[in-house]
Amino acid sequence: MNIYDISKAAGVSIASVSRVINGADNVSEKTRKKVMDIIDEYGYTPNAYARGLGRGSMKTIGIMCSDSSDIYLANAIYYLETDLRKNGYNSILCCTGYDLETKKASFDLLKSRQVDAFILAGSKYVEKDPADNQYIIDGAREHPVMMVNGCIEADGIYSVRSDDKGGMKEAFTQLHESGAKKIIYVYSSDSFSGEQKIEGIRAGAKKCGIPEENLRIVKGKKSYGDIAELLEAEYEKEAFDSIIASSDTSGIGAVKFAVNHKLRIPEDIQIVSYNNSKLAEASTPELTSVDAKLEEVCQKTCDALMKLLNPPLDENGNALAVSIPARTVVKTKLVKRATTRF
Amino acid sequence: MNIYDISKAAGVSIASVSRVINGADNVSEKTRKKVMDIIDEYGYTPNAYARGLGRGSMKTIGIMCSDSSDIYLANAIYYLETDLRKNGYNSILCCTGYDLETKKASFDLLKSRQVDAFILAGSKYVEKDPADNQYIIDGAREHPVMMVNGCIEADGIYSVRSDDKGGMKEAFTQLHESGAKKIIYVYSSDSFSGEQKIEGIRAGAKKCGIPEENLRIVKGKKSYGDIAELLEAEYEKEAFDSIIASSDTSGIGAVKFAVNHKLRIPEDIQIVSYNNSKLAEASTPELTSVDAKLEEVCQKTCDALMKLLNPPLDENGNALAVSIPARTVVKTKLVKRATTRF
DNA sequence: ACAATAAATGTAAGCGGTTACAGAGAAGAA
DNA sequence: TTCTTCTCTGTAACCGCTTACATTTATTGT
Repeated sequence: MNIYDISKAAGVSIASVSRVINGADNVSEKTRKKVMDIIDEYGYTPNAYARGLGRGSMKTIGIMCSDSSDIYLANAIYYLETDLRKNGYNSILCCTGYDLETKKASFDLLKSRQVDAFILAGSKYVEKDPADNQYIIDGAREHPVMMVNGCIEADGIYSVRSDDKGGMKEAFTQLHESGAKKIIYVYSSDSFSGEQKIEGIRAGAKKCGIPEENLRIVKGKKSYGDIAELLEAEYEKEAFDSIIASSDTSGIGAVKFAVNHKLRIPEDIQIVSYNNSKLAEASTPELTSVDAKLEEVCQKTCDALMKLLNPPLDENGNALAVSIPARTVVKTKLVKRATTRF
Repeated sequence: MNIYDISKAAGVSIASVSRVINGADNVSEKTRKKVMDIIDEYGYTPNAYARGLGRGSMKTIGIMCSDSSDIYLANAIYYLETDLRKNGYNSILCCTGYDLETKKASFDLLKSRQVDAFILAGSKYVEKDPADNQYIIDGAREHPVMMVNGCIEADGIYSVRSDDKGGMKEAFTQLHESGAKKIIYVYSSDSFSGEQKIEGIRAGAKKCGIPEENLRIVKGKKSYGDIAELLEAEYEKEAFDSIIASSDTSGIGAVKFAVNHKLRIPEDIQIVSYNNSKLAEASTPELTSVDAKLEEVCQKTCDALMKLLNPPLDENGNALAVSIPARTVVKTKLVKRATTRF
């Protein structure tokens, strides 16, 4: 069932059918009705590829993420997909894993799908070796690239992220003000935002007058159990009275450590985690967590993208140049729950 | 940069370029090299739409799910997407929400994208009113529809799901054998698998010789807090000594109720949840949970789909008819942790 | 009633590939 | 050398749509 079949059945030209399905205003009511009746009768759905070929845009955004089952990314995908669809855009999702070659392959695949833009969700897309980011920089010459919580400096690459540095600084400061003397920071992944968070911890320490050498920053693996064990080992070395975790997942590991160790929360030990995902509330006791404002980040990402992709037109119908900020930083918010005394 | 540009630059015809990029074997080494060199130099990526138009299949599967941020669905999406991509297929994701009209619109959208098949992830796609499933049944006449944890009886619709009934029956039985006298079942969503689970509870009760009227089955909202409150209210009415929850989310609500109420887990109250997602381990204490074997379910879904889409060929190159089971049921496994005495 | 103008419709040329088919060249056989 | 056969390459039609432009039909004013 294609446009020819419909045009034949309706007794009009394919151009008229095209006009009807695209809601053009220069079609007579009679024609529109004839065509719509036939379409309803046969249940015709226009072929999006042919459409895209014909008009040069598929109204499709390519979303890359490392692992859609990660709760943070799962939320991001949901917000992005929903928001884009509201704007008439579809999304193609690629879960790339963490391997550079797979990421590149996915990027190519999305290119072949003629996506109008890329969204790289999560900060895993900034490689330590700048040369490894080249494929993104090259891609950005053809299509806008939006980085959610990542940041690469290049033309056509836009970044919207939460203020991880500020968020961590606030967490540290609050903890310190509530009487914490010995704070340990646990994290589990190196990435762009991972670095920002550490900077935030450092900034907090500085503000609180805590010397660099007294700062304890430890790296563990991703699972609850591993984080709990790591903290156990660290506690053996030297006790601490507060834990800041780089994610809610790590925060839960911290809770498990405290419970195993029979430390009372928050009397003996305070815990602050990051992201304020559903996990923070799932924990018992519920985690005090820095809300990374993911929904807002995603929404601003879409807004900016829509502006880029659908620039306002001048009186002659020419696209006006739009300028959107290369970086947008969204303020975080500390959400107080049961694992802290403040 | 299109196939004409490449053919011009390489000094060959577009047919030769096409052959090279498709790995045809009837191209001379010389030609292949010329073309590949040009492609590498200019970084050409074939337009997938034009390709799909030309050959009638886009090697794309449409995945529908209600809400990708749901931890269960997020995992399903990850497994499906990864598995499909391994088989050379891409996926387009639609988060449809729970509204029938949106679901239909998404289905149409995927049709317009010429997907080779549909995967409906999650059991929300089976409506109570059979007439409302018609759009799926109609769609299945053109393309295979795989339902992950749902089941509609019709040609072209295949279902792979976990044995929710059996899983719940086992949970009930085990709880009963470990001394539970008063078991309450909490759930939070009506759906195909929701019904299966209740049937399982009933079957368990029957097996244990518990009369229908002593069965307590209550429905709550989705959030941890709501489930906890609901249980609180029920406990006021009449105490119970065990909780079975329809999901890990509800299980966490149950834990919160128990902790708030100062009931010791598992001495005073036992809890079994369902899915065995990361949430089960995130809980403190960790939840005993029925593993729904989601990964296996997804993998079997992809396997079946690949068989359907790429049937074996006979000596004349004609597709042989393949028959795959209309329903596949995957056995669940009770994973014992800290919220039960067994 | 008729020209001038506006509105509706149709024609045909792309969009970027695939592929059946024909044609050219090279290699082998007689 | 000439005819066959086989391998490689190119031409052109097609996939299903959009859209600029040409053409037809309807509307308006005088």
